[in-house]
Amino acid sequence: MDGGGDKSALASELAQVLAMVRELEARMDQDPLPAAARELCAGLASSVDRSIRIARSCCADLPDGNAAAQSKRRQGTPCVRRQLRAASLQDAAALDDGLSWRKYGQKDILGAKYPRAYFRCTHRHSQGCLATKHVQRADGDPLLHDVVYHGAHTCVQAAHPGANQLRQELQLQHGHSAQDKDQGACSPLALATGLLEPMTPYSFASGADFPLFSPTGLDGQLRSSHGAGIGVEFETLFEELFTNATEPFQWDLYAAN
DNA sequence: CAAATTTGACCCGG
DNA sequence: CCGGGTCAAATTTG
Repeated sequence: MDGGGDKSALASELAQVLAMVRELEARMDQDPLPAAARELCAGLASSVDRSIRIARSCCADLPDGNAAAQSKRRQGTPCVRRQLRAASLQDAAALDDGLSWRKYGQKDILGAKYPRAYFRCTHRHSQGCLATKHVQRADGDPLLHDVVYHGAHTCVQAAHPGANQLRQELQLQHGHSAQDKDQGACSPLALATGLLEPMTPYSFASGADFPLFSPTGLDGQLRSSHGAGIGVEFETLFEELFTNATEPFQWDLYAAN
């Protein structure tokens, strides 16, 4: 909580929200509801979510499930955190990254409204693949899902198209030749990002070498085979990266949309 | 019948 | 002791 949030961050985040709401309001009158409006909604959702986090991180008395997870970091396990937002309610259940996961547990998280589900790679035993992911609905927006991946997929699975991109993203971590580690537990990764001020919602790392996209390109990204469009927006990257220059294995990627 | 999910118990670090 | 993460037996699903 040292870095995290302060009131000015919260204030500017909220100001941002307000601005977006106003703009959205204006666009609502237009006949063809522009894609930009949809985009604004996405921006709003993530901004609100961020605001909540900030508020929680600076007010100890507020319950917080997510911030707890945020401040907690596992050693030696690369982890990618991102927020996925299903395009619609019915797609929420279909959040599918194309990889095959098997649920192995579910827990109620302190202060969080919804339980967190735990998945491991289906081929853990057959191929010793240690990839894991946790999924939790963000309280507040039923369409927003907090997905945390850790471990890299070392298995070869018959993946459909969408999977490959994700695989690449997740494995992109080993910056140079490092595939030799059998455990796959951690892959040295290139810090693929520029750091952003927590309160500059729409700025993106100019030098981001991530195969992601621009905030405005909500469209052709990570598309599940179910036809659900899942936009991922590369967004905020917090304190830890600064304070942890000594630990190249540790990164928290924060993406939302 | 095999594979996946559910769910409470168990484990472990803080 | 508490809370998050995992295990594994029972149950469901295909």
